[in-house]
Amino acid sequence: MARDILVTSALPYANGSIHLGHLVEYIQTDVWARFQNLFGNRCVYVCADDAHGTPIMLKARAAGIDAEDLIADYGAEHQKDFSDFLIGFDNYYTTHSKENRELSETIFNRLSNAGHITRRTISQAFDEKYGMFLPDRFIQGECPKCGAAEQYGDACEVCGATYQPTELTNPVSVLSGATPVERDSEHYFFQLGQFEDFLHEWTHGEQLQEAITRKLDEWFKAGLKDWDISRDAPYFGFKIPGTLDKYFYVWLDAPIGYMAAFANLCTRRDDLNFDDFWSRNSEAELYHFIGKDIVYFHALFWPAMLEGAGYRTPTGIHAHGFLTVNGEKMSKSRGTFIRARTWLDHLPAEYLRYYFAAKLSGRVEDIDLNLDDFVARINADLIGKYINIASRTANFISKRFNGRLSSELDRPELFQEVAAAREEIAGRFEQRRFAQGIRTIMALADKTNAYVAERAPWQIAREEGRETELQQICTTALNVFAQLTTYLKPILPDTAARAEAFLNVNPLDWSQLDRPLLDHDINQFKPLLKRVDDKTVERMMAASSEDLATKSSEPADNTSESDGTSAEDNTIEIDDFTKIDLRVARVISAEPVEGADRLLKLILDVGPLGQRQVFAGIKSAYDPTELQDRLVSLVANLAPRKMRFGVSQGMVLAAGNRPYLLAPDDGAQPGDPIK
RNA sequence: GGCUAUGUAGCUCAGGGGUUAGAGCACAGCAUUCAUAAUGCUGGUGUCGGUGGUUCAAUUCCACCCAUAGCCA
Repeated sequence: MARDILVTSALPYANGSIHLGHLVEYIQTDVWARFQNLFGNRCVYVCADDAHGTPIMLKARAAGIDAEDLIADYGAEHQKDFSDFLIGFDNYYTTHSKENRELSETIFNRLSNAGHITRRTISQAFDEKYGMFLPDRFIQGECPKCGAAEQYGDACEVCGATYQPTELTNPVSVLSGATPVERDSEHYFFQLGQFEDFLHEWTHGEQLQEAITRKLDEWFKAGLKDWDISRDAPYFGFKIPGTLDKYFYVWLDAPIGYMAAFANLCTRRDDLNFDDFWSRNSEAELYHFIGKDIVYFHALFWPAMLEGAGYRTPTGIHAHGFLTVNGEKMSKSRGTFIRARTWLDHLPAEYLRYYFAAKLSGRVEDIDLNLDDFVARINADLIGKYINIASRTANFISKRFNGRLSSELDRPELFQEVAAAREEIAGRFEQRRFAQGIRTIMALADKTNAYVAERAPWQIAREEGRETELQQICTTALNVFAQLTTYLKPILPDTAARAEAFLNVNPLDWSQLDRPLLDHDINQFKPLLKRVDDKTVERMMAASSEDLATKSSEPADNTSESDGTSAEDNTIEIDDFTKIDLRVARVISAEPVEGADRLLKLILDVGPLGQRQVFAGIKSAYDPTELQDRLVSLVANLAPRKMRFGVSQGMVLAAGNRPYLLAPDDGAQPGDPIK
């Protein structure tokens, strides 16, 4: 009995490019969906751009364009990247759609009518210059626990403390630099606690990986709190019905985007019916593939929303870990932040698909893209083992038998053994243990190469009267090649298509794994895949670094409210540091600047670099006369900056808010480099 | 800080209270020359993150610690 299955991947945020971290998820969802279809089930795969929220609104505003245009541009870019990575969505939509608006309103109204929504006035940080409430990430200040500077409004990256933005010391708006004020506003809340019994049972069922269930127990222990689902204007999103200036929080309509993408697909596909998949009594299966960071949205809020609104709940939530590159978190400064497009400019999509599949275990753990391992693995597994089976036997069939396979196999046991592995491989693919499945497939490829070596067709080819034997050996090997191609087809769909053309067969699927190709004409073999070399990978990495160097001038923040990946840290390499030419300088003269409250005009002696005029914002802390002859630290290669009072040719270093000048110890000479 | 996960050969990973802890790659030797220098055979490699505990027996179970990652609505 064929199963009806709907799968989704988390929606990428429409304010940044797709990178390899995103692809861990899309690739594994796609491989799983393709496997299901090959196996004989009906699996539909939908996704969409997550197009709402403050970051998108502000990014559009900064670019001077409409949010609609911004999300259209990113939507097009995302679709191109996914398509080139062979991600076979049945529909790729957007949350900024008619269907999503209608479904969001329906769900909200049903929840509201059932008494699951409440209203409450809360006090929040407000930017008076910008005229808007500030999300936590748009407020910076000093950590109330450890005092670290420039921390965001939700948590301290230095000491790890979490707090409310109102607790920050000296908070400022990232948008305007103004000090936020507190302002009251009425918000809408989804009363999650009303679903406690339902959720407790749901999260302890088979829907979730055990580690996820254990993680969620924490939330139950702490008690389920109400979830704030509204945001005040200005906001890019859907207006809440019956209000003038309240919008659904982006995380409310994002998962509903799964439904909307499917609803939209149903308008174009006669064989699909929305209610068959989403009504409470649906017999179809529904799976969401997500990153481990967004588990609670999908395993708490989402099932509760569906339950409360009278829809079915997911059959399973498939959570995965993050991607590291060469053992480290993806990092822009290390050049390991690789965009999907950069990869495609240098390397085949299928190689990344294979490598990720070869490492995915179905558990919630991070996977590492080790580039040396990547090169070894692609060349050894795909070219050395798999493709080699066809490559080493096809020519005999073409040259000696005019492309015709024999009517019998030389070793039917081998063919049977490979066919018999299909249950094991299917079982592992079903459980998303792609790494284990691939191990099994490659073990079969090893066995087949050993078989070819044992029978040594190249020797038999030299002996007269053994033609049939030769033909049967090569036919056996090529039949196993066809079977292995079927097994790898969810991962390597393009290669499989080329192999099918070579084998001169209709699209392979799971059902014919035990039916050998006999008395059949095949085409001339041509290399199906190319070896990778280190230099290509190095070029790709170099391009990643350059890519970022040219992009870094624009705000690269796509760690949005619902971005399913983590990428950036702020570590720099020694090279980054040495770009800064730090020098010891001696103050020749210092004087106040007329018309400037905070500036002093310094004339500095920088030894061999001559004299520099620098305007420094230190008037509040230093009397000009006491600065004379002092040694200070200077950023000597800072681009000169024209100010109202003259040109500033560098920057002196100072610490803290007071501020305190950084001074070299006695003995340092003007012009000495600081290292 | 709390919680959840991860830590096994040079690399990437599997395994799991009980013979001598495994695979692929890498490395070495031999064979082979059909094949994209691909393939086959043989071989060495490990304080199973650390410290304690339970046990006849711990890499496996427990506690604590360290490192890494995520989450804290």
